[in-house]
Amino acid sequence: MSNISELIERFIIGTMGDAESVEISRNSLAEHFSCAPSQINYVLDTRFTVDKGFIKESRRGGSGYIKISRVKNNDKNAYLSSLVCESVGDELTYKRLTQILDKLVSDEIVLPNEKLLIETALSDDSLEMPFTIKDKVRAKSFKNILLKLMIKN
Amino acid sequence: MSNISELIERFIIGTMGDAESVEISRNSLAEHFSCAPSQINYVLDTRFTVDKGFIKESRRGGSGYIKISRVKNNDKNAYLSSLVCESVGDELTYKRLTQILDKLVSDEIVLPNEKLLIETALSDDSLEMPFTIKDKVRAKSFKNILLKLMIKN
DNA sequence: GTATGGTTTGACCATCTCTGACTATACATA
DNA sequence: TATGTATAGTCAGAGATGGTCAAACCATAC
Repeated sequence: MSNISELIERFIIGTMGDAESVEISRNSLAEHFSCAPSQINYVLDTRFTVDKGFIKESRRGGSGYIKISRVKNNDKNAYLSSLVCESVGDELTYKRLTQILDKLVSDEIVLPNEKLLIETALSDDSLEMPFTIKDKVRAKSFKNILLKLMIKN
Repeated sequence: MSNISELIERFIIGTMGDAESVEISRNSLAEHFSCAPSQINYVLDTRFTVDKGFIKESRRGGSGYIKISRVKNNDKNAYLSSLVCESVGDELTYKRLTQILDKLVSDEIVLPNEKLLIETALSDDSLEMPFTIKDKVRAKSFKNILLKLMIKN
């Protein structure tokens, strides 16, 4: 099977090589593969996800770009990675969040101050919305934070 | 990534160095970068904002000028308080959030790592919901964070 | 051959940059 | 004081990106 999406995926990974990040131009890539620009978004959304260890940033307008970063492979990241997949999942209650953060602080991966700020940002009070959505948003957000912690080293 | 606006921004910051203020001539700068004079205004409006800690003064006519100064804040809590009321308000875009955080970092109220985490927690990607709600949630959450920062001392 | 789910596309949206026409103000000088 | 010159300011619009979403398309399992 070699649909365009896989080709684009391989191309991006190839371009990335051993680097930690790569910058692409959505339109150029689309032109290179003779596909709709939104196809690039599809590939990014389905293959370069947080769960797979990727973080994306982008900017529109003149000289806009899409930057894709990934995490390195080391023990600490493997640990954080397992948290992303197993402990956090698709929903995360506030209580569970604080438990995980306590562990991260005692492991000296997160500073007490940072823990405070994360807890505040993702508290029930901060996330003003229905309960189920809250847990989903908290999960997504916290997974992004864990990813960021992985990239930081 | 090297549009004129960024070059001009860097040029001004470079010219400023460690000084508290710098004076430029709109027309000369425009000529130096071979762009429309109004481009200078665009750069000033988008990059040298109050949220980023800059204040501008200017004068038209013969030997006119534009003076750009950095603001210093002495009373930390008063400053944070004004942020809560004036800069954040009921809705907060991601871009505005990063601008405020940049200022807080340069004022050494927030550490670079903390900025990263807050940005990540409150990114559009983390907050998976319709746009207007996003900005509302981000505002509420960030105001909570600012309050926490006030209490911390 | 039908159902299911991943893939692809296109129409429309959001955002950032850049320009030019027009406006406002300060100064110099007649 | 009146007028011309030298500035800077404003704003609408064009151009250049990337984002979203729903519908069409297609491959596979049953």
